[in-house]
Amino acid sequence: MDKKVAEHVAEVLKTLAHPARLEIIELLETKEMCVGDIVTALGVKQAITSQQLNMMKDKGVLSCRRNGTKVYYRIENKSVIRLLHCIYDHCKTKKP
Amino acid sequence: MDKKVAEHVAEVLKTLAHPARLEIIELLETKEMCVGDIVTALGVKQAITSQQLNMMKDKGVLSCRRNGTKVYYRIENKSVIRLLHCIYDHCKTKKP
DNA sequence: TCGAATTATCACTATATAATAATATAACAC
DNA sequence: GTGTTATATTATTATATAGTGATAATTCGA
Repeated sequence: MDKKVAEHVAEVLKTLAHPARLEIIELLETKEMCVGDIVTALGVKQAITSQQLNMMKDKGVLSCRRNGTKVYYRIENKSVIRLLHCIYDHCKTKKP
Repeated sequence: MDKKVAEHVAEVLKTLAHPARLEIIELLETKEMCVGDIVTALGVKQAITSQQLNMMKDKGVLSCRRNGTKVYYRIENKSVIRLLHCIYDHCKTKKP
């Protein structure tokens, strides 16, 4: 693994390495959701949620569409779902 | 995924989310290595390497043994290897 | 016990990330 | 247009992480 690849992989991991962002991705795994519903589901403040959503959009993980006053987010990079499942498996099988 | 799980997963990801740490794990995938050899292989300063190694030991990813003046590090939590392979696959298949 | 080799730690600066509160913007109904 | 709902942005503070240079600690052999 050369430096460039390592930096890229580290970037991807940093994008996911936050509790709220992990929960957002899980919420969006099977459906798109508007910001307000995500805020409610997470119990996290609106500004923070908006910042995290925007951050993940910048990184290409999410995308969004506006419908009236609401903005619906969805997973743009589907392979993060598979990646997260690997990570959950890892965390389950870590101890033994 | 509840908050506790999300926080734990985020912790694991943060532990891996650094280029030098990723390279160290890759180096140690098949063998243990002493600090000096890791420093040489990475081309990263000794102090930084030592700090990263210690950090990953704290998190349970690595362990070490001393032999004379040298300290040999190895992967303690083998499942991170599988996890990293998932991540590499993800990064390869991301674009399409 | 002295010195060399190896690794760890410390104090510090720099930088990045997170969280907060307040405010701004966008879309729409009226 | 005005008011309302929904979302985004900004400025600020707090906190965490990274990197640096110097120094300390450990081990061993002479």
